[in-house]
Amino acid sequence: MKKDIRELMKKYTPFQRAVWMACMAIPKGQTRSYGWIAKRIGRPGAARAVGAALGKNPFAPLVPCHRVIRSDGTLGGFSAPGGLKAKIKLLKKEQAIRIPNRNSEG
DNA sequence: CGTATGGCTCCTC
DNA sequence: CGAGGAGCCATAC
Repeated sequence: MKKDIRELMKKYTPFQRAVWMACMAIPKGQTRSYGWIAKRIGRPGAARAVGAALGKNPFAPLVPCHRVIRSDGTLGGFSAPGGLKAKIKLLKKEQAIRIPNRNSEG
């Protein structure tokens, strides 16, 4: 139930809300780039802010922050418990996408 | 409250 | 291909 999310969001900044909203707006089986969200929320220059917000994302399972990747199509980074491995595995397990892992081992 | 620093990045030269 | 800067937000002191 998304209503709970909003209850939590209320404790955070409107910017994060926009970021998470955009993340949740990501269609399953697909991926978006930080710039994509940044642009979507109206900040086509706050790509980092988007990542920072996702990093603080308290809605780990609620917000598919793992579906967010670089604009190149690479993963980039992941501060969540598990690191890139978690992000990679998640995507591979959820959609088995192809990821040119340039950070993690083969 | 104000100042200073860092970040799951993106773009340009 | 490699290196540097930009613009935005959140956090700490």
